[in-house]
Amino acid sequence: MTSKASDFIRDIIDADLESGKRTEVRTRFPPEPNGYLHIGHAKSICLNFGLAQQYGGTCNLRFDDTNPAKEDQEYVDSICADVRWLGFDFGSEALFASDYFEKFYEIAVSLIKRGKAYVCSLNEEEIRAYRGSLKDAGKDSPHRTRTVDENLDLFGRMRAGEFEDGAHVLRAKIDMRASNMKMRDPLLYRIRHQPHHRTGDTWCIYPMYDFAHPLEDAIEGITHSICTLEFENNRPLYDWVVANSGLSNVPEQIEFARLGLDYTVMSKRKLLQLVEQGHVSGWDDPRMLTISGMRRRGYRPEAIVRFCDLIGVSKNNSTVDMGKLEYAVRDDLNPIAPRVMAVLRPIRLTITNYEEGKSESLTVPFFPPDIGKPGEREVLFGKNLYIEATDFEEEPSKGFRRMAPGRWIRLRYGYCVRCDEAVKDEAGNVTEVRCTFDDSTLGGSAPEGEKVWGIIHWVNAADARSAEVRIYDRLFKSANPDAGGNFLDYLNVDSLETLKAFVEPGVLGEGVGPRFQFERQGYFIPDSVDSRPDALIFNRVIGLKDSWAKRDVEEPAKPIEHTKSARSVTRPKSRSKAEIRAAARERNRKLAERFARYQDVGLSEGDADVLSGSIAWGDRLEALATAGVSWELGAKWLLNEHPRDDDEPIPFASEASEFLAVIEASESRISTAAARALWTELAKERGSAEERIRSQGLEQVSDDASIQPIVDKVVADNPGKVEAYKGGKHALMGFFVGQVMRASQGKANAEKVKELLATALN
RNA sequence: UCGGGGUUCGUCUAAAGGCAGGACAUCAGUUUUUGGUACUGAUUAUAGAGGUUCGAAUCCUCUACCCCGAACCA
Repeated sequence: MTSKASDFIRDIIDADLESGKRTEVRTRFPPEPNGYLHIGHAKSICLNFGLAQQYGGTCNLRFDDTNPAKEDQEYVDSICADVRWLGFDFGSEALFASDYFEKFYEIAVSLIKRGKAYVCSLNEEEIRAYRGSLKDAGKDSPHRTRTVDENLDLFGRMRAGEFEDGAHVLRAKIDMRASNMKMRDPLLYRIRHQPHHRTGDTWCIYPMYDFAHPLEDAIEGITHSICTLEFENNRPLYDWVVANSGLSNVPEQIEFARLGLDYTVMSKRKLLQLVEQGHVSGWDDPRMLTISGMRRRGYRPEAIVRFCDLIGVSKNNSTVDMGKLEYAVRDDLNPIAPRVMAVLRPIRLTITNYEEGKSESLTVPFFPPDIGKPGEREVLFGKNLYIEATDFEEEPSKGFRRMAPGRWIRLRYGYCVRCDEAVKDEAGNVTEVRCTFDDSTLGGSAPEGEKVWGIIHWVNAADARSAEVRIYDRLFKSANPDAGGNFLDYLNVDSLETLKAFVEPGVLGEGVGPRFQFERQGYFIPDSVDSRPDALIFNRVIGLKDSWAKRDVEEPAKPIEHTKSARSVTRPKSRSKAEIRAAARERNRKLAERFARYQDVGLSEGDADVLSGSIAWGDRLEALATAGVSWELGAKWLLNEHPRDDDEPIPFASEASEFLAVIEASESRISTAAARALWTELAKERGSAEERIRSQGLEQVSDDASIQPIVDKVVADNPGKVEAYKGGKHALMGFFVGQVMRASQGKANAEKVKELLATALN
């Protein structure tokens, strides 16, 4: 069940394990019980529980129940059931943030005592106003300077219920001028006189997510706290809370991209709206991509897990093709669903030359040979059958390989019949086809000298069971219903089609099902809510791929239109780096002077711009120049190689100038790669370049005698590649060079290697 | 005083600075008593412009575009 594929999160974990930063992996899936789980949660569940399985760790199911106003036991129950149904084990029971409320409170008190939190009595609008905006710094709350005793007293009374909702809040004392607004004295506790679904009336103050979540993770010994991208801004606060909590475990928050799927909506709010406004029959409507909806629709958990496997994990903002989900579902069902016949849009087929009242029992397999599974059932064949209306065309269109007047076709597993005549109702619809059969064709042979146009399925009228069949289509017509305007405008009004069908009695057999493939149509399952033995109702799980039906229906897949969110339209545009540098020069005459001077000494305007854009960059260059390095050389190395996080420009100059002298003295002394690595190393650790080249054996080897054997070996080891190269795939030169470089531990002179390789390969 | 992320085939996702690979979708073909499955093949991508390098999707610079952040929601 666990994927072998890696992703950036697994890379981080591998590194953590390798470096000894972690010795185990503990994750958690932390839903708020305020809605039903959907396919997007499934991705997170598969990730978190999958990680635990893969690394032999644990994964907690923990409810983030810190907001009593929105939460409910109904959701807790459904979430637990859904996680279990997906096949993941969270131990004997789920955990709850509300179980830690007392601990949270203690930590809050401790924060107050250490002057790291205070009670703020501004009202909601005032708090917002004091917080500033994206472009403007906030300002300190007037209550920020309250004494510890005062804060303790107020906070105690908040808990005791002395105040109305909204009268006070507890805030962390961080920095109202932080450019990350999450750090502008975030709220930790608010007053809510509201019973909680688990703690009842015990509390009237509740912790905020940003306070509670990191503490929950720390308390539970979580190592990797995986959440979605929109929490990236919260990470510094997460780290602050953990660091100031006094808790010893320090979990690491890692963010990945939430799942986006075309032709659907994923937000809980919109899902709730669909349910409440009756656009669907409930959270478990088979058209909903909730876990419960997919379960009722007939998806198996295996298919969902497989899908999550297929889509991978990354930080890219992405929208997955619905076809991928459909593929996963079909691929899961194909090998396990027994085949039966059902006619969804029936018309009569009468075999005029078949004896009245006669019937033959045919033994037919549940699975086609390629599936290779045992099992068979009896199917009755008779004079009066039903076939699919869509399997007959009076005037067959081009490429139509089914029944038409005068054509022979085979009734699946039965005889071949020729259509003689179509009977229509007053409206002109074909209601019956009258045929002649050939009694020599049962085993598989064609009628003497005739072409058999195709094979169609059928059911015997005498013992057919009628059933309602529900055909589901995607809920939205638009690939991106979130695009703009009201998502409900994009609802697909034809997403549910109800059919009166006939199915063969085989579906009632013991020990088969519940999922079937109705041959040539799709996978079906009795509806778990509405179907009864005497009134069968089938859901279509998913249709078969149908390259005939889609020949002209399918609209050309148009790319998803991404429209800007309302927020991003109004979001202020920030200055570019270039603008910031220009502004810096305007403020600082010294920088302006450098900009002009650097261009005078021959640097390009672009290089001069960057190097005069901040004090640190210019100082580095000046120091290098003072140490005797040419402006151009200094600029080149500084710009291309210098670590961006270095904030000590001056002391590096002597190392750098020595380094540059050494490598300039003999161009082929060390390889470019080694030189680059060495520069970075010196920038960080200082030291003599000459000494390091010696001690680390970085000297480049350029003599044929040393390189030729390696070249020969690489060529000999890769005969296939050599052939491909000789065949014209010259891109493989990179592969060969890479191999030789690796074999020589990066010390071979690459130009030399290329030369020798070229000779060897031609 | 704005800050933080992101951009590789139509879609999703890989590639120690060294073969741009896989999956889905699409299109062909083979097999098939399912217009299914399976198999084979094909098409198609490094946002743009500069720079560093023997060699850049990967490092540097600039530009463009997308997403997130100003709930007493999570």
